[in-house]
Amino acid sequence: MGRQPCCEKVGLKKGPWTADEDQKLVTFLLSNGHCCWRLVPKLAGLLRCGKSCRLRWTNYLRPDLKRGLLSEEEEKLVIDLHEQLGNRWSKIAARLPGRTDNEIKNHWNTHIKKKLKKMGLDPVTHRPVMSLAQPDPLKQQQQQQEPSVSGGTGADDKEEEEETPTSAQPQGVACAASSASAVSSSCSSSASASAATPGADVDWPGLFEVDAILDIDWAGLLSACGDDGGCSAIGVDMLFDQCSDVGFDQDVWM
DNA sequence: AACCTGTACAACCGCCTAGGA
DNA sequence: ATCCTAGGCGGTTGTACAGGT
Repeated sequence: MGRQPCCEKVGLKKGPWTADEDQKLVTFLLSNGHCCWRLVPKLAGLLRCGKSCRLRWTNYLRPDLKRGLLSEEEEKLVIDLHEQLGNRWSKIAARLPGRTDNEIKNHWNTHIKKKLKKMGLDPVTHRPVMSLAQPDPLKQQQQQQEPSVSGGTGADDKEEEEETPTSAQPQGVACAASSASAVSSSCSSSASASAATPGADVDWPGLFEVDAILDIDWAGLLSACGDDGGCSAIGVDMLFDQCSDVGFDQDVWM
């Protein structure tokens, strides 16, 4: 039996994205938006799975993304939100404009966890670690029985041995910090730290605001595409024609 | 200079959920 | 009410790079 793959994986490319692929995806999405991720790779002329395209876009190519390390304020906010929400990275990311769940998750695992440990705090419970003293069994039991702030979804299952959010916090970070991140959607990604992959070195044209990403002519594209794999017949040139409608300059990418 | 180890982060995988047929 | 599909989420893995020996 087994699950059906999200898309037919035969002949699909995996691994790091090339600058060329990034360009194709960005060009396509900026001019057409995304109606259905499964069709995006076909229409954009990419040998990728739709899921992969979505991930690449949301985690890396979106023009409203901030790049670079999290600021101190953002970090504090993440810690605070993690205390309240647990490993609900998407919820946490929603409170930090321009940041992605993946980015925050990575930052948490590589930086914040260590920082908290250095501070003598358990990164899971946010409580001081009592490594020397024997934990009081009674207290432990009480802690485990404390109601979890975050409902009872999958994340909690795993965290039952590691997470018991409480309100007693050493860092005393105020949620008000979130106001510091009232970033407009026109936040330029090029203004922030340079990115690791080639595609991110691209300077975004000024018009790139998230709101500008509209479904410009999906009906047309879809009808041109038909039901089957004929989608790949749509050339990039056609897409660039679409792009010019929204003021997108092909030369930026070529 | 070459090799080894640790770190950071991009990308993938599998599961869950919402929404439509 | 049930099934199916697409999108979304969180955990994990893979890989490139930096620093140390």
